[in-house]
This record gives sequence, C-alpha cells and structure tokens, in this order.
Amino acid sequence: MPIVRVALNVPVDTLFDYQSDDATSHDIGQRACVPFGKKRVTGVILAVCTDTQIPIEKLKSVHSIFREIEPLAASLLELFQFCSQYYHHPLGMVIMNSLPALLRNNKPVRLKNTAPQPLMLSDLAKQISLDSIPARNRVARRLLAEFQAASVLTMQQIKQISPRATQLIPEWLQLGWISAQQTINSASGTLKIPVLTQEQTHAVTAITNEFDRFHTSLLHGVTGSGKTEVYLRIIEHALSLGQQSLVLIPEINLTPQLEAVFRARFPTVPLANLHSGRNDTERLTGWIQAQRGEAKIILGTRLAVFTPLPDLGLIIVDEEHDSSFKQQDGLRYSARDLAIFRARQADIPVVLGSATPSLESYFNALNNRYRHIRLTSRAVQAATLPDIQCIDTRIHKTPDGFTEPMIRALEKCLAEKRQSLVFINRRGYAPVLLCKACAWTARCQRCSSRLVVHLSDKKLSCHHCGHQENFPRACPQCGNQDIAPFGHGTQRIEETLITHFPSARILRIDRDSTRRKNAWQEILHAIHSHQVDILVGTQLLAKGHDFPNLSLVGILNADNSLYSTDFRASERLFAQLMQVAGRAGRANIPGHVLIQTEFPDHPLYHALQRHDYDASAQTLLAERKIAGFPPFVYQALLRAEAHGIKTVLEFLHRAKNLANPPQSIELFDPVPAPMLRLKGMERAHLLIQSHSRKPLQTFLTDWHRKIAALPHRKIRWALDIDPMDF
DNA sequence: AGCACGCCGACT
DNA sequence: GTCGGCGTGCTC
Repeated sequence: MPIVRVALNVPVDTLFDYQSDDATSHDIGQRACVPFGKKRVTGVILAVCTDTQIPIEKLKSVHSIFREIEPLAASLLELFQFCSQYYHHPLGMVIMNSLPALLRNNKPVRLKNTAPQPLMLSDLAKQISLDSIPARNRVARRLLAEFQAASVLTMQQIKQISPRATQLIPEWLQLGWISAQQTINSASGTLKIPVLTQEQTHAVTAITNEFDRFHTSLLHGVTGSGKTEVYLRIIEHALSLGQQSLVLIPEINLTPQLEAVFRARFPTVPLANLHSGRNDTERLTGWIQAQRGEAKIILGTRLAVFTPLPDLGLIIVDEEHDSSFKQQDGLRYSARDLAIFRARQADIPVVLGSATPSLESYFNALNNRYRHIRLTSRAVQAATLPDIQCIDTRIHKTPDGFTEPMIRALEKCLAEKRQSLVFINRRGYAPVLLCKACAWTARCQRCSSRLVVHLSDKKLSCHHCGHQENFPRACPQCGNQDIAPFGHGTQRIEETLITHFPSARILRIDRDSTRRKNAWQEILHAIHSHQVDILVGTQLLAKGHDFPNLSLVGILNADNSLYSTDFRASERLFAQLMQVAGRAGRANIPGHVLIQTEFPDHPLYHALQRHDYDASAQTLLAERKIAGFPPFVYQALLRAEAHGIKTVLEFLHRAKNLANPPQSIELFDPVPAPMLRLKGMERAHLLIQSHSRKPLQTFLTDWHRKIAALPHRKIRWALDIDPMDF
C-alpha cells in the first residue's frame, strides 16, 4: 500500500506519513484531508512512497485526496522548500498559509464555470440596433448598449450591469455576438498609446532582448519618468509569447489604479487581481485562473509571489524599496527576494522598479549583479523636476506648526488656484498629551509609547496596539487641570490651515480618513476634479498617486528620523521625501517643494535639493560600509518576547551560549528592543552578522534546532532573516 | 496550533 | 475526596 508524506499547518517542521490505497506519484502537490490527533486537517502531499520511518501501527489512513484542481507544480514546491529553509519556518505552515483560504479547509472546492476572459463584442453585433431587442427585455438592451460603448466587458462588469445579464452570455456566444477570443493589443483605437522616450525604448529592449533567460534589472526611474509604460511594453512582449506576467505591488490602495491601467491597455487579456482586500471566493478564483494559465497578468501584493504560474515569463516588483514586501510576523519573508528566486528558477527576467531603490538593490546594481536601467527624464516633456528649498526653523518660528514663508507660499498657491500638499508623517491631533505642571504625559499601558490625542473622537489612542481611552479630566499624577495636547499631527495641521485659509477647500488624507470603504476612491475623485485646494496627509500621499494639478508640496517636521538609532531611518526618510517631492509638478505646472527643518545644511537635504539620489545613496553606502551594516554584511535577528524582559534576556543569553559560531559569524549580545513593550509583551533580540550568506545559513539552521530544544516556557521567539526593523 | 495528560492547591 | 490551574509533550 502506498504511503503519502503530507505537509500540515502545524508549527513543527515535520512531514506526516499516512497510508493511502490509491495514491500515485501524480498526487504529489495535491491536497489531502487526513486525521490528525482528534481532528481532521488538510495538507499537501509532498511525496508518495513505499516505506516510512514511522512504526507501521502508528500510521493512519488518508481520509481523502482532493483531485478537483491541478496539483501544485514541482517548481512551486521547490520554492516553498527554499522558503522554509531560508526563513526557518515549518514547511507545512509555509505551504498552507500561501494557499487561498478555501483550499485550506477540509472541503473540496466547488468549481464555478466562470469565463475568466473578458468578452469582446463582434463586428457583427456592433451593427445591431438596440431597437431590434424587444423593449421589455431591458437587461438584454442594457447589456448590448454597454457592450457597444465599451466593446469589451469582464464577467464582473457584466454582473454589475445586472445579475441576470450573465445568463445571456452563453446564448450570445452561440449567436456569435460576443467572443472570448483574446488579442493582445486590442486597445480599440480609443486609447492613446504614448510614444516612448529614448530611455524608455532602451529600457524595454534591454529587458526584452534577453527574455528567455534569468536576469535582474533595476528600473531606476525618477517619479514621472514613465516606469508604468515600460512595464506595459514588457508585459506586452510576454503576452505576445503567450506567457504570464506577475506584477507585485506594495500594500497600498494602488491596486485599483494599476488594474485600470492594465485593463485599459489590454482589454481582452485575462487579469487576476490578488490584492489583500479580496474575499475568499475572489482570491480562489484568481488563484485557479493563474494556476490554469488562463490569467495572463497577475497583479498582487506580497502573498501573490506564491501563486502557481505554469507559463511565467516575467516578474515585475513595483516600488521595490517598499517595506511592505517584507512580512513582519509569522513567516518573515521578503516577496522581493522570493520574486528573484522565482525568476532564477523559471529562467526569466525580473524587473525591480523604483524612483528610490533600496540601498541593497542599488548596491547590487553598482556591482553589476543587477542591470541598472535608468530613466532620468520625465516622460511628459514639459514637466520638470520641482524646485526644492529648505526653511530654517531656527530662524523662522513655527508657532502653530507653520513658518511664515510656508504660509505665504500656500497663500500664493491658493491665489493661483493650484493645489498644494502639506506632508506631515504623523496622524492624529497631537502626538502627546502633556501636564503643564508636572510634565506627566499620557502613556500606553501595554506599549512603551505615548498615547496620541485624537480630538475628533475625543480619545487617546495608541498607534502601536490600537488601545483607546478617554481623556483624563485632570493630571492623574498631580491633579492639575492644565493638561493639553503638545505637538502637531495631521488633524491639528488641518485645523490650523482652516483658521489660516477659511475659504480654502482642505482635505485630510491619513489612515483615519481613508479607513471607510470607498473613501480612497472618493478622495481621488475629489482631487482630480479639482474640488480640493490643500491636501494634508501622511505618507499615504507619498505613494505612487498622480496629482496633476499639484504645484506646491510643504513638508513639516521631517527631522525626527535624521538622527535616529535605526540605521535605515535616513534611507527611508530620503526615499519618502523624494517620493512626496515627486508629487509636485507632474503635468505642465512647475512644482515647488518647501521643507521646514532645523538642519538645512544636512547632506540629506542637500542631495534632495539637487534631486540627487545617487549622492545620497553613495553617502549612505559609505556610512554603512564604515559601520559594517547591510548591504556590506548579512544579518539575522533572534527575536524573543515574554511578559517580563528579564525572562527574555535570560532566554537569549542561554541561546547565545548554545551557539558555537565559526570565525566568519559574529554574534552580538542580547539587547532590549528599542520599543521595549509592545502589545503587553516585553521584547529583546540578538543580532547575528556575517560577510557571507552561506556559512550564516548553515550556522542558523543548526542553531535554530538547538534553540528549539531549549525549554522555552512562556517565551515566543523567532529568527528574522534579513530583518528590516529592530 | 490544539489537545490530553499530569501533578499540585482550594472547595463541596 | 474532586474540580481546575497551566506546564509538558505529542500529533503520522
């Protein structure tokens, strides 16, 4: 009787063997429902064999093997294997957490026969008069009208016209009115396809010339240089070869925008959108369309890197510097790095796109490990890079968060009827609630953080754990009534702007104002239809959005990250400021950027003023080299947390003593995390560094096993490979 | 992760 | 004498 080896979603890095009467090697990669302890669970078959290490009497039998979808391909299983080993996470958990929820439960999937392809109206049906359809057949009339207007509709769009419209589809297909035939570039004449700049042309050919082998390109293009157009052209190339393109994007509300761009350009090409905000059925449908090779463009956030893609021809990682590509709990993987692994595995090109590449990628490009493809000029001819100036806050006072020159500039912009943007990376009303008598500040019970004042809902709120409480009537420490908000957040800045410019239309954009469903869409619509004069917002505004009428960007207190303990803080600050600055002057309006700072002579601001990413990156790289930080070393972090810091540090010391690292590996002493308490837990970590990846990996595998054998009562711990924050 | 087993304190 | 606390260990 065959034995199957199954990966289950349990936190032990073991496979479990079961007897099966009918399993064959074709079932490798298939899901199996098996008895496990008292329960029944579903896992994935990784091997079918005839022998086992387990005493035969302990073996249970497989309950059922689900064969209604194709098994996971060997190459995908290899990706999971690598991921499990590299990130030191149990294989079964890696696999099961990557699958859509509906493939994780003990039920077979019900396959709906949804046509994944958008449907195209035939030339014949374009001529049909609406009047030829009986007036009482309203659904059919509307559907035809919509088809004649758009010429291509997706099933989703059809469903939106009327749920009953879908029933007409088989009949119309039969009649030849519509077809599921796909052409690559049916951009029906109505869409204006831009002419490529010389740089864009070079970028496209550099990637498409060697499309049949692995290479990593860093597409390094200033904001507005037309990276998206390059993506479209290389995707078009993949489509012409019948291949799938995987496009990974950060976890922001950018998906609908990009999806719209792709759909407009390739209206008949089946596209699967796998971003996080989708329900289980949508996720599963997209996943299956990808697995069957039906979906040709797969757009998604980091989890989409695990999608089965039989005809993968191209991977794009957009905004590759974005930290949301690194998962911060559980399996701490970097989707960007796994994307490169997948591209190597499939022997295809991978493109990392950014205006402000991560230092790691930039370094690899400098060393010719990646191709460095630059787009240095803006694609819209008239658009020039904005003029950036600093306002010295040691000279100009900021009584309400604004300096005099900043207010003047906003005034001028308002008078010229142009949009401006005020950037302050701090949401809420004020970051601190302070007692003026004894200097008490409101602090979170569960975190080492201050509570942020949210005046709108009259609450103090912790931005780390979400805890909320009411304002105290008086200082809990000294009883003084004189407690007041201190410092500025987006809400307070909005309030100040309203008093300065009572007639201006002001819109605040932060996580609080965009939480509501559809809020983003409404906001973007308001901005584009010029219903807003001044935008106030956090980094949400910095990312990727096009604000064509924007001419002034004001940046308030960016200084806090300049001298941070986190060695990546200045890299992030520079990227962020460069991104926000890039929002200004995107169309034919010249842009200005004003930065309020106490350190106008800081090299970071100087580089920013010259739009000189390279200068900034070179400086940062030089600093990293001297300090011995990435990308000059590889790091891992042993993280641990428990209720008391003493327990955690004791545990980490014991872990350290277990290790006997080779010369090439450096183990530091355990230290408390910069943010000691988080969500009621006290945290500490231990840093491991090496100049070479291989021995580090070997050491960590062995060490991980030893730590796991340690008694770790009440301690949660994990290895974080290539950690991004400390 | 769940879930059982098991060994010690406070209750009918 | 038993109910229940959560520390330890196993699940093919």
